[in-house]
Amino acid sequence: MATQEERKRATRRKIMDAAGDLFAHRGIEATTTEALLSAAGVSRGAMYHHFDSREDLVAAVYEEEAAAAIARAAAREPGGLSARERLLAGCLAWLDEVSRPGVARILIEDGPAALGWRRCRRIEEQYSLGRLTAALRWAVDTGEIRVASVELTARLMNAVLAEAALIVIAVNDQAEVRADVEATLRALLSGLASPSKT
Amino acid sequence: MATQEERKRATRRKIMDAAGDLFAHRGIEATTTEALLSAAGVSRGAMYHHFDSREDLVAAVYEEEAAAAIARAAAREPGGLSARERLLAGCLAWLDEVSRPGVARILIEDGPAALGWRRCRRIEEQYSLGRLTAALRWAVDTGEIRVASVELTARLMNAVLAEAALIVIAVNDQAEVRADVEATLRALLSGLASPSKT
DNA sequence: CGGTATTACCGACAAGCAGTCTGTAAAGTG
DNA sequence: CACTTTACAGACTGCTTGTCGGTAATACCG
Repeated sequence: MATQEERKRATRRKIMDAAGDLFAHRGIEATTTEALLSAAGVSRGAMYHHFDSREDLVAAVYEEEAAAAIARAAAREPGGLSARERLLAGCLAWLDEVSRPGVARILIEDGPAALGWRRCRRIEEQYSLGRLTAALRWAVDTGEIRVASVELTARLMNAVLAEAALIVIAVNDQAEVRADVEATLRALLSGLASPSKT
Repeated sequence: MATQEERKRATRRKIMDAAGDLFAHRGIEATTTEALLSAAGVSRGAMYHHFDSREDLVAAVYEEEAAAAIARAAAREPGGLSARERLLAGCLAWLDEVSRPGVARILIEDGPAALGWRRCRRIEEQYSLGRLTAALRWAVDTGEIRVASVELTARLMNAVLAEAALIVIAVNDQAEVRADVEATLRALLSGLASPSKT
């Protein structure tokens, strides 16, 4: 047979994959461990050997999804813009990634409900919120925008993007809303512009 | 004994009061129906006679809390300002009301997690979100601000206020953060100002 | 290579929980 | 005063998460 390391990774992967799939399609809350175990083809004992609790498994899936989304968004960001344009582009790229129903369900709808917003934020800090904070700080450092607090502004913008994603996925004509969101984000951001450099 | 109507209202009140108290202090998720029943001094049968499910009870408490918060906020709004200043003042008044730990826990932290954001939004539409939309529309009608979509902007601002409340209650020096939030809101709103009337 | 330790996994079981269901008693109705 | 309707009571059920003693496979060691 395989080494312990390989067995471990394979089993963990089976659990995470089945969980990611069920969470995205049926919702996190609605997915019982029982359903998950039979979907993954894994025993209850195996699951609790890999994860201390159901919540820890949810957190692991959440984190993986967050990392994947930010990676995809980062891969499409254009270069050679002003810091402010880059900030906006980054926000929109993330919004588009997270506007897919399965992703939104895990990262925005069910995730925070299942894990609590504190735990989600701790995870997000390393991903979307972290990138957003960095982009914002960069724009502040170049003098293009001025804010009372970078951390505060980043969290407020993050909240806006999450809400925007919920709106986009809930609506029929996504393109129209998407355009309105972009216009609104642009307007709001213009309010942060430094007086000298509008 | 009393009339049926009186008995009914009294029992319902006992349940709602106990629920509101436990939800605010221990959290919604952490409050079992068992604990609730003994705190309210009411039988399981009585509770399920008044509410179809635990979730319905949560929704009732949520709605009552939302109505109370918006009423308190509305009572302190100053008059005689421009529509834009009034919009900002309304936002801050609501933020202050909702920045009390018990209120925030029910309306922002645990409520949406327990009820799902869709159901919460449906309730909020009649309260905070409704007022915010109206204030925003008024500012648009007077020509002081311009937005791509009133509904969209209202929901994004609502999300900002909710996140701001979470930040305020989580921090030690609330006054400082509160001031930063006000400054940031003012800046963001200035981005919505009509070009003609800055 | 034989024995022991460690690790991955198994699955029956326990305990807590929301919700149900059969009663009962009090108030309303004609 | 019969009868209905309504408010409430509480034992019970089924589902769900997490546990725990046990097993089998790999890793380590002399």
